[in-house]
Amino acid sequence: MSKEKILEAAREEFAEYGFSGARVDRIAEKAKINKAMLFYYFSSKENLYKSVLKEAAEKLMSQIKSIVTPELKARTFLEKMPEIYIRYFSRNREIVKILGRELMNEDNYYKLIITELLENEERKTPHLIKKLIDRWINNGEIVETDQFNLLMNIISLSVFSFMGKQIAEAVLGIKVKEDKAFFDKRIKSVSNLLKRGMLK
Amino acid sequence: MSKEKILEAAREEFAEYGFSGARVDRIAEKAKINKAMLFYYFSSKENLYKSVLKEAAEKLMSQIKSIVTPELKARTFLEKMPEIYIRYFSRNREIVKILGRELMNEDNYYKLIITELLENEERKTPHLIKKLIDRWINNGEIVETDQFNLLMNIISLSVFSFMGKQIAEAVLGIKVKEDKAFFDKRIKSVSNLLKRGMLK
Amino acid sequence: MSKEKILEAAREEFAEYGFSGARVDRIAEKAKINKAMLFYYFSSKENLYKSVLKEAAEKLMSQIKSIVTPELKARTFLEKMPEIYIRYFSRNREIVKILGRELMNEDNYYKLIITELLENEERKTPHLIKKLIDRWINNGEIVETDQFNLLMNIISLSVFSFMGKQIAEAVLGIKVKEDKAFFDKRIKSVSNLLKRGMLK
Amino acid sequence: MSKEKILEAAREEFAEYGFSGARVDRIAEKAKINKAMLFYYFSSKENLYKSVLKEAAEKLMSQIKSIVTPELKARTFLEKMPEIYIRYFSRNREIVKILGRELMNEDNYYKLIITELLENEERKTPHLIKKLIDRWINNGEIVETDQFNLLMNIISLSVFSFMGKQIAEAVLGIKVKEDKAFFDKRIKSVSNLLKRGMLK
DNA sequence: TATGAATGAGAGTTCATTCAT
DNA sequence: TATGAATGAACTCTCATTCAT
Repeated sequence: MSKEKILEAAREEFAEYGFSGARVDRIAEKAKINKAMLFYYFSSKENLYKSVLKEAAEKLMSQIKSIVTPELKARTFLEKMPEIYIRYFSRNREIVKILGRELMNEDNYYKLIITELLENEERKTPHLIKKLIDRWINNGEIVETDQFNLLMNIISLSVFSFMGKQIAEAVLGIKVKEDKAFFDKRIKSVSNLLKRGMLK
Repeated sequence: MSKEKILEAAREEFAEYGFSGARVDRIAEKAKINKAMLFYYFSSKENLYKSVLKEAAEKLMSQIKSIVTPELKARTFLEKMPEIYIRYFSRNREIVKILGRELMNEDNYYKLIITELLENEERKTPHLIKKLIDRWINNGEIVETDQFNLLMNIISLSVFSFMGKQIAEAVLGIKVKEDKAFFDKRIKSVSNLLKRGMLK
Repeated sequence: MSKEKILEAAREEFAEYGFSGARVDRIAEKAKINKAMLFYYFSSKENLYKSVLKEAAEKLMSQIKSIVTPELKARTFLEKMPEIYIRYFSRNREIVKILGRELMNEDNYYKLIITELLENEERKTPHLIKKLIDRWINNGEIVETDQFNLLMNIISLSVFSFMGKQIAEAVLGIKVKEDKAFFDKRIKSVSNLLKRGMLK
Repeated sequence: MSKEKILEAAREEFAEYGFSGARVDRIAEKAKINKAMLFYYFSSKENLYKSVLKEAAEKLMSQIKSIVTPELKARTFLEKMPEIYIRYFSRNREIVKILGRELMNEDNYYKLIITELLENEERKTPHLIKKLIDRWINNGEIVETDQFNLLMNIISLSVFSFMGKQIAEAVLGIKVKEDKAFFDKRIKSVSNLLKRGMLK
C-alpha cells in the first residue's frame, strides 16, 4: 500500500526531473509517507529508481508479448506494433520520459532489465520475434533484409512519436493537440509507412 | 580560449550526466580552469548549459539548412535528410545525448532555441520547408498528406537511430558495432523506407 | 530467555563498535528477536548498555573477591591477582573491550557500578583489600608505600595486557599468537615482576 | 590555519565522544568554521579522525625516539620510558583517550600508523629498540628473558596509569588529585618497580 | 509477547555559488 | 583574469524509538 504509493509518486517525480533532479523529499511528500519509509522499503534512491524502471519495462513488455504469436504475419506485425506502442505510451506519458532519458545513459539499466525479462520468459519472446523476422525475410514477405534495421525502423517510428513532436512543432511553427484523433492519425501514418515501405 | 575549453568540458559532462547530474567541479577540472572562472564567464550552471545547448542546436540547424533549397524535390529530401542527421549525430554523440534528454523536459529549452534561431533567420528556412512540403503534397509527389506526420516520420527514423539501438539489441540478443558500415547501412535502410513508403 | 539472548547479542555488538557505534537493529538481528522487543525489555539503548556493563562488572568482581580473604598474604596477592585478571579477560574478550572503552569516558558508568557493587556487599571487600594493603605496608611485607600506586601497578600490568599488545607488536615488528602458552607466560612475567619489584 | 583549528577541535571532540559519538557539526562549531570547510580539507569524518590519530602518533613517537640511542642502558631505559610516557600523556589527556579507545578496535588504525612511521624512519628506531632489548637480555642486564613481555610490562605500567585510575579509586573508595606531585609519585613508583623487578 | 510499519530528529556529505585577494 | 577559501542550503540516508495490531 505504502509501497505502491511510493512507486507511483516516484514515477511522477523521476518523469518530471530525471534521476539526479528528482528529490527524495518530494517523493515522500507526494506519497504522503514519512521519508524514512521510502528507505525502509527501497533502501536507496537508486534502488527506488530501478524499481520504477522495472515496473515500467514489465508493463511495456507484456503489451508487446500480447501480439507476438508463432503464426504472426509481417503485415499484422507492422500494423499492430505501432498501435500498441503508441497507445501504451500515450496512456503512460511518465514512462516515455523515464525510458527516454534512460536510453541516453551509457550504462543503460533498462537494457539490462529487458534482457533479464526476456531470459526469464519461457515463451522466449525474443527468440520468437527473431525467428519470425527471419521467416519474413526469407519468405520474401518483407523487403528490408537486415533484422536489426527492420526492428529499428519499427521502434523508431513508434517510440519517437513522443520525443520528436516538439522538434516538428518548432520547425513547422505549429502546435498540435494530443487528443485521440491525433494518436489515431499518427498510428495510421506510421503503419502505412511501414507497410508500404517494407512489405513486398 | 578558456571559454571554449569550458564549453567543451561542459558538453562532455552534460552528455554523460544530464543537467542535474553534471557537476560544476568536474567541468572545471576537465577544462583545467579554476571553478570560479566558470562562473566569471557563464554566471551559472544553467546558463552554461544553455550555451552548450544553443551551440549544439546551431550546428545541427546549419546542417539541415544546407540542403533546403527552393527547388528541392521530395525524393532528394527523403534521401538527404536521414543522411545528414545520421552522419551528423554519429560524429557528435554528445549532442544526441544532450538533445535527447532535453526533449524529455516539459519546458523544453531546445524548442525555444530552434524557434528563436528560425525567427532570427528572417523566417526563411522554416517557411521554406513548410512551403516545400505543401507543394509535394499538392503535387502528389508524396502519399502522406499530413505535414506534421510527414516530418515526424523523417525525424523519428533519423534521430531515433541513436536512441533505439540498445532496445533493438536487447530484443534481438545481439550487439552491433557502430562503424562506418553500420551507419551506411542504417542510412540506406531509412531512406529506402521513406522513399518506398512515402513517394508516389 | 529472549532477554538473555539480547544481552549476549548486545555484549558482542558493544564490544565491537562501542556504545555510539553499536546499532540496535544489529543487536536485534543477532539476537533473532524483533527490534521492538528489545525496547520492551530494556526500554532504551542506554539502559541495555548499562545492563551489559553491570553484568560484566559483576562477573569480574566476583572473580576478584574469590581470593580476597582476611589472612591473605602479599606474596599470594601478587601471584594470584594477575592470574585471575588475565585468565578472566582472556576468556571474556568482549568484556575487556567494553570496560576498556568505558574507562575513557568522563562520566564513567563503570566506576559507579563498582562503587555500588562494593557498597551493596556491606562494604566488605573494598575495606578488606584496603585493610590488607595497609597491613602489608606496615608489616614491611611490601616496599611500595603508597596504597594507590600499589594497586595501580597490579591492575595496569594485568588489564593492559590486552590493550598494549598491538603497540608492542608494532614496535617489535612481530605478531604473537594468543594461545594458552602465551597467557601462561604473560601471567608469569607479570607476577614475577610484581613479586621481585614489590616484595621485601 | 583553518585546517589547524579543525584538527584541534576534532581532537577535543573525538577524545570526548569517540569516533562514532563525535559530531561533525560540533567540530565545525568548535573550530568556528563552516561545516563544508571540514570536508573541503579532510573529505570525510573518518579521514579527519585518521589525521588526528596520525598527528598524535607522531608526537608520541618523537618523544620516544628522543631517548633511544645505541648506547642506551637498560637502567636508563626503565627510568626514562615511564617518565616520558606519563609526562606526555599527562599533558595530552585527549590523546590518551583517543588512543585508548582505538586500541579496543579490531582493525586498529593506530597500529598501522606506528608501523608506517617506523618503516619510514631511517634511524630504524624499532630495530634499534629490538637490538637494545636483545643486548640487555644477552648481557644479563635484565632478568626478563622475553622481548615481548619486557616491552609489555613497561608500556602497561606507563600508559595504563591514565586508564586504571578510576578503577583503583573505586576499589579504594578514594579520590586522587592529578597534580604535579601525583605524576611525580606515579613515575617514581613505576620506574622503581621496573628497575627492582627487572634489573639484575 | 510479538511484529511490521511508522516517525522525527538528526547524521554526514554535496554542491552551486561567492568572496577576498 | 585567476585562485583558494568560504558559505548556506539542500541532499540522501540513518537511527533510536514508538505505534497499531
